[in-house]
Amino acid sequence: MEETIKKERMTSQKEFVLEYLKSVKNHPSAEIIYRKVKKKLPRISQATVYRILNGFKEKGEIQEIDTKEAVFFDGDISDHAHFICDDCGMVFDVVNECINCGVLKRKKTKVGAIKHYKINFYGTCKFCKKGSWRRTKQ
Amino acid sequence: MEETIKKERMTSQKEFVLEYLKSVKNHPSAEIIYRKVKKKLPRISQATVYRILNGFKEKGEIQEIDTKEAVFFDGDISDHAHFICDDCGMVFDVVNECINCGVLKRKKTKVGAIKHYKINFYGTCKFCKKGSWRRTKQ
DNA sequence: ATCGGTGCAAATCCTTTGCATTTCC
DNA sequence: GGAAATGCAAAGGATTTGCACCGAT
Repeated sequence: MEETIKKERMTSQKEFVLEYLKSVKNHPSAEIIYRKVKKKLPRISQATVYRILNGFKEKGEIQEIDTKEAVFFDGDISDHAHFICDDCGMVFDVVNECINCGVLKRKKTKVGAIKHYKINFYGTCKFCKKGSWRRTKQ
Repeated sequence: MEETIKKERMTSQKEFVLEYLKSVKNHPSAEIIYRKVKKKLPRISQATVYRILNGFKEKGEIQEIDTKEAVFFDGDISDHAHFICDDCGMVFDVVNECINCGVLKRKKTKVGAIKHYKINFYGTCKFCKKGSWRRTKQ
């Protein structure tokens, strides 16, 4: 019934994926991460990238941003919110002004204690508004 | 270049889907909605349910809750947050105490104006904590 | 040498799409 | 009657999984 103890190993694949995620300021998808890391490690497979991302996510070293359009990853786990553009789908970091809300300071709700949370704002980003780089979908 | 004007029609399928979603207090998945509505309309197909849900979502009459585990729907579009249990995956409504945050009152960020937003809290729900109905996954 | 991690390909799962048919206005 | 919506089945896309091999400790 109990899980067997397993010591994790470090590999160049994990190293590069984490290094890449921690270095970029944007929010790449698994596909993008795969392509980037593949340049350094040509033999890496998508399955490995997915496995690595899930591993780091479970350990809380990276976070996932679930959009209906796509799933993105963020190597920045500091306290911040995201603004997701309804038009181009781009994800932007936003200062989390809600840190001082009662719930978030208390870290608890009637249903249970808050271990982590996600705050996503939606709307048209300033770039799409200007029509400057509309990646238009329809 | 311009979209042609099309007048939407009401159908029993749409009626039942919306009626169901507005009546339940929980957050069913497309699959659950399909099964429920199928009891009243045995010939309805999943594709129709998906089309209807997407339609209502685009019109803002219902909202979607994106979890990594699954996608859920919520017929309640009033201002509230969600607590998603890391253990059982269940989604609970939570009073949105963040309404008074600067950003949410201003409805704008440096990146763009906020049209809508989603606040999800994660943790172990009180039921799983008690071990009362753990739907345990692993 | 061991057993965790990887690569590959196949399998899964969820959602969307094409098209003929039905049905609402 | 004609456009819109539906049902069905097939397609699609993203992620996971099984398994033999590789390689970190």
